[in-house]
Amino acid sequence: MVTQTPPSRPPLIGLDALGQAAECLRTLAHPHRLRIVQMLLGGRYMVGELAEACGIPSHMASEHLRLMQRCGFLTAAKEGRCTYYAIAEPHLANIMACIEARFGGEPKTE
Amino acid sequence: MVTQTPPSRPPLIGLDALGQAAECLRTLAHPHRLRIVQMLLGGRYMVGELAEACGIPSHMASEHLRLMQRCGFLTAAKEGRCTYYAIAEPHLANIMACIEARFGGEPKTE
DNA sequence: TTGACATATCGTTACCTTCCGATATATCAA
DNA sequence: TTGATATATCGGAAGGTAACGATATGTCAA
Repeated sequence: MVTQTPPSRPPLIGLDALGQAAECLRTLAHPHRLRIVQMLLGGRYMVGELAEACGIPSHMASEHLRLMQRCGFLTAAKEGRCTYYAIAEPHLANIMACIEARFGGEPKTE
Repeated sequence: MVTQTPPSRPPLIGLDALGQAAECLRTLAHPHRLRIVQMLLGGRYMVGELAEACGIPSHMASEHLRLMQRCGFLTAAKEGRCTYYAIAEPHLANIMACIEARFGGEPKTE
């Protein structure tokens, strides 16, 4: 009934940039990786701490961390025999805020 | 050197809610589906229009739309032999704003 | 009715991701 | 040195997803 065609048509992002965005979203789209990002937004942690918080063996946490490091999400700093990871992509805070707004409201009643 | 443990530890989302979030992110993590969401944020469109904008056959657009409808992202309204889709999840606008802030700045120079 | 059109669904194939055990590397302590 | 610890990497098995052609359903016009 309503013919749309808004006054100032917002320039859509090119499909190639959307492909990059999709790749980043796929990297983020895993419960353990979301938990890791959520923790790292509060400070830096080493692999074992993140693994324990997710309830997974540390070699799997290491793989998740490597994936996110490749995407430019995280940085790694080796200290002794530990490796500390930290957030490298500031936009992650915004996206996690969106996710928390949508899924973090009620812990049980959904 | 710095012991973190911030003063008011922000309550982390449960792993089950993060699983739901991951599922939604995976649904969104596809270039054609991102394009569809981006278009629908500017108004409602029928399957054929969305398919043409993505450069895909309409039966594939239909499948993408079904996936996003299942997630609660979209609603469908049948009118005659056309089906109009529209945004149902308001948080999509926020997430797309994050994506446009990160990937939509420069169309070519990345 | 027939035929064209718009969407939706089905079945298959190819690929990608996840998970796991095993193993490798590097560091520290004794 | 030896042994324990902390990460990282490799190879394979299992499951999931995307793309495609073929087909089905429903609507409109003549």
